[in-house]
Parts: sequence; C-alpha cells; structure tokens
Amino acid sequence: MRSASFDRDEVVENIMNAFWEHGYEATSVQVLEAATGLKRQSLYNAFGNKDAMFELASERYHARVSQRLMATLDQAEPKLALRDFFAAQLEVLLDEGRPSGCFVAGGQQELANRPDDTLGQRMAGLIGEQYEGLVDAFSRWRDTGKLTQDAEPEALAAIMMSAIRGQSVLGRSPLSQAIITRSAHTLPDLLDRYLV
Amino acid sequence: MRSASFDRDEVVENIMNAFWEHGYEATSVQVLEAATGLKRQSLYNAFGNKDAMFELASERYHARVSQRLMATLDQAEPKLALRDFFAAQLEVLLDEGRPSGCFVAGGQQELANRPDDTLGQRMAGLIGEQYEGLVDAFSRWRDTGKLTQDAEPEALAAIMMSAIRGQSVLGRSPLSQAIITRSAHTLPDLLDRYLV
DNA sequence: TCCTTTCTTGACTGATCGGTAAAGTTCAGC
DNA sequence: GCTGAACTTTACCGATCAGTCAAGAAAGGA
Repeated sequence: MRSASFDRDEVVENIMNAFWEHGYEATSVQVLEAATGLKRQSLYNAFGNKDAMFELASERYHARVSQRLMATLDQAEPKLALRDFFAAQLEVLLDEGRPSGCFVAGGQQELANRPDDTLGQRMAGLIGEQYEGLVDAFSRWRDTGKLTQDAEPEALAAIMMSAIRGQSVLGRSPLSQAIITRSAHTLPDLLDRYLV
Repeated sequence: MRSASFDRDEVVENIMNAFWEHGYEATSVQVLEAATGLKRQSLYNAFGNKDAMFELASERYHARVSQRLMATLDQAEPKLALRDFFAAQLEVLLDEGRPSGCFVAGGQQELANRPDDTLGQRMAGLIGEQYEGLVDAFSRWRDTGKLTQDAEPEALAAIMMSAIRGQSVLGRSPLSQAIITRSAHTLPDLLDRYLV
C-alpha cells in the first residue's frame, strides 16, 4: 500500500470552489487539474468521474453554506431570525474570498435540462429541502403565536424562496450587488407585516 | 441574385426558443440546425456566428417578453399594476407552449463568468434595464401620491428584482412551479403595505 | 438561353471535451 | 533489499465543439 500524497478534504474544497465559480460545464477536467494541483488520472482514481466530483462538491457546499444559513432560523423570535438569515445570505453572496453567486443556483439552472440526470435532481432536491426548512420555521413560529392570523407558512416560505434564489442569481454580477444588498435589508421589514 | 428560401423572422424565433430552452453552451450549432431546419452554412451566411445568433435571440426575447411584461406597470394604480405584472410573469414562466424559465436568467448566469464577453454584459444590461423600469414605475407612483411616506422606490424595486429573478430561475424546474405560483399570488398583497 | 450571383450542401479543420490505457514511480510489508 | 500494490505521469481515445472551404444547385437579369 501507498498513501495518497494529497489532503482529500482540501482537494474537495478546491473542486467545490472551481464548480462554484465556473459552473458545471465550464469546469473542464483541465480546470479541475489547475484548481487542485493534481493530474487527471489522480482525480479519476480518487473520485471516479466528473459527475462524482460535482456531487462531492455540492455535498460540501450544502454542509458548509446551506446548512449554516438555515441554522439562523433556529431561534424563537422570527424578527431576529429573519434578519440573521438575510444577513448571512448577504455575507455568503458578497464574500470576496469566495466565488460570487450561489453554487446551487448555478448548478440547478445548468443541469435542469439534462436528460435523465441525477445531478439535476440532486440540485432540485437541495432547493426543495430549503423550501421545507422555511415552511417548518414559519410553522413553528405560527404554532408559538409569533405570526399574525392571516399568515400562511407556505406562502411566506414561497416568497422567501423567490427572493433568496433571485439574490443568489443576481449576486453573480457585480453590477447587481447593490440591488441584492438593498433587498436583503428591506425584506425583513416587509415580512414584519406578518409577525405579531 | 437569388433570394433566401426561408423566413428570417421565423428562423430567429426558432433560434430564440432553442437558446431559451437549452442555454448558450448546450445549444450547439447542430441543435440550431435541427431547430431551424437550415444547414450550418446557411446559418453562418445569414447571421455570422453563434454569438450573433444569440444576440438576435436575446433582442427578440426582450422585445416579445420583457417589454410586454414591463408594460403592465404602465398604469396609474399600483395595486392593479403589480397584480397584472405578476400575473403576466407567471403566464410567461408557466406557458406550456414555451420553454420553461427565463431566457435572460439562464443567459446571464451562464455568461457572467466569460472572459471579456459582450454577451454577458448584454445580459447584465437587460437586468439593469428591468431594475430601472421598476424604479421609474415606483417613482411615478410616489410622485402621484400612491405610495406611503416611508416607501423608497429603489428598495421596492430591489425586492421586486430579487423576487422576479428568483421566480425565473425556479420556473425552470417543474417541482418549483407551485412555489413560484404561490409567491406570485402573495407578493402583491405584501407590497400593498407600501401603497396608500 | 445563358451567365452571374446567391444559396445550399457536405466534407473538413483544429481545438477541446470527458475518460482511459499503460507506462513510470513510490512506498508499505515481509 | 525485494516485491507488489497503489499512486503519478504521459500519451492517447473517440466524440463533439464552433467555424470554414469548395463544390453543387437554383434562381434572378440579360
């Protein structure tokens, strides 16, 4: 036996950043070689194929970014939670040390029309998971009397979803960063209408 | 002299639908041949290259879809305008006779990271234009006393932008169509908070 | 009718894609 | 120190990409 000369965790991090920045198609194996410092065959030995690498990257993104974002909703007071949530979202989208935009938004858009694909379904699944997390949070707040009578968790979650995905897409373009900043600051005020 | 045997307008329509459905990269010249019924060289004779075809397609989309959407804002009563706007948006996104999702959302996402590119800038320009149209509309309503005192046109436009782009992205996936329908129905109610 | 100009057709280019075969190299177990 | 299995490197594969060349087909104008 001989052990690999690279840190697998670090390599996956670099793969994730490459896919995050360029998307699925535009991240060629050549790009992955440059991003990781590994040669072609080392990548294929370690991970199998490009799709498997993308899957690992998306898992990592989900664990590192998405779940951290959703965790902000895990508090009793919706007013604070929503502000924390959009602040965290803005931080991810505008962090200079990271690729711009959102891994999931890019991937889902790009893989949606692939025939037969499991990766596209996986991306759609991550989006569905986010929606369910939002519905759960609003339901909890409704059950603890934090929402107004006419507030429907599904409707509020749907609005949040649209806004979040829109910000994630707009975040890719530097010109739109002022727009998403403004919307992230204003949306909590708007949603206060449904809080007691 | 000999005249072309095809209807240029119809060909551009088919090119637009092809790019709309598959995006920029995934729409190979082979796909464009199948979509238009023309041969490679006829396409290149008529339009120059792939980028030029995409540009014509985006112009057509802008004229046929985007401008029609923005026209719904051209009325005195914001309450009605916003409902018309989101109804029209929903109609475009869910129309079964059209590709799903939004041409601009897909193109912008895909072309944002291309080096040096004019197409990406063009897509970003269309988004900027939409934002300005929204700011103009809200400014008009504010000047005619239709908005509350604390309403800021830029902030409202930013929220609309996030929601619209989010719906455009989510519309690509059938699973998310319930979400965008719900958000399109609820958002006008939410924005009513800023109308007198 | 014929000729010229345009459109159409099909074969082709070099580049790049994801993926692989088969060497060369390095390390653990004995 | 030897051996063999794992890792690394290089070269290569067929497929596909955007774009082009050059011949063939078809319509004007004369």
